[in-house]
Amino acid sequence: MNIGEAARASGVSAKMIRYYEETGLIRPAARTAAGYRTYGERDAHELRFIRRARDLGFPVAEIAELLALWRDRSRKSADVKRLAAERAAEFRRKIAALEAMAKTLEHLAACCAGDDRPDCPILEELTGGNAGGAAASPDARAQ
Amino acid sequence: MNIGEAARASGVSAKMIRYYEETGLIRPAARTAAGYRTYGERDAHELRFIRRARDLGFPVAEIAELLALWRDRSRKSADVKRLAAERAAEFRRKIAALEAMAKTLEHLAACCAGDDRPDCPILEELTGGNAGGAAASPDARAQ
DNA sequence: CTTGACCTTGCCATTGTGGGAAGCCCCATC
DNA sequence: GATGGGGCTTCCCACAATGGCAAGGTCAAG
Repeated sequence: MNIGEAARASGVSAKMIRYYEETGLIRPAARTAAGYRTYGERDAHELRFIRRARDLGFPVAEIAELLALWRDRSRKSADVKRLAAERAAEFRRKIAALEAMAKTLEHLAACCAGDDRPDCPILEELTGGNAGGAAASPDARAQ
Repeated sequence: MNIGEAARASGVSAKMIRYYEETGLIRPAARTAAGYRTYGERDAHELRFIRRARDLGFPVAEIAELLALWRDRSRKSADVKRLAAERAAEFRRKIAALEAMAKTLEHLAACCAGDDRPDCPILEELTGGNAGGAAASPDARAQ
């Protein structure tokens, strides 16, 4: 399998496959005489695994842990469970922060006349007041 | 006010103040003969505004819009309201995606025995199955 | 043999933030 | 007046993860 085929088979872009190789997430692929990377079914499988884990929001660093556990036939399921639970908890925290921000913004939007006049409670809040009490903590900025 | 004082007064780090200046979000500060940036109360105010908007999750590009509206005495409150509503809607979308991911992970964790044995439904799901039907769309990766 | 699709590497950009180095400046204290 | 510490300046590097582009080599079909 070429890198392009592996990309189509796994849903990971060729660019990302090279990146994952470069950063050590996956092992360097075998090469043809001409220098082309070649992949087998097992590699495609691993890439698909990575893709799914990314879709579930695992950061690459954690996927490395998951991959190690995956490769280790004698792993303890508890280790995997812990990672999944931690990730889920982190999502819950993020969700709560985003929820607070959304509520604040919706509150501000609701208070705003939304007409042609210049007075706008949104800007007034932003200017100096406490932003609705729902403003997130300093490090909770999303995006 | 020095840049350090302005930073303390606004909650925006000196580093970020320079960055905002460099990228045109704020106007270049006046300088002393020695090249030190100086800030007035108005500048600190503006920085505080930026800080709050960041805390509410506005990307910098949008803060530029908000700032322009803020500076414009004849703005229409509707314009501001629209921005707030759009941002809130975006948060709602993000929340939904994260919610789906959290649910999937919690489901997987719940199915996992979490003991010393190697069989783990989490890894099996990641390997090939449909990841719980709650997996987010390709571009919904958080973080 | 040509052509087009594919591969290679390498560099740049993104977003927002932090870290650090090298060098200059200001103020207080001795 | 000298000296020291802390603050300021600029510039470069780094992160995470991804996309894009360019120059050049390669493969396979016509």
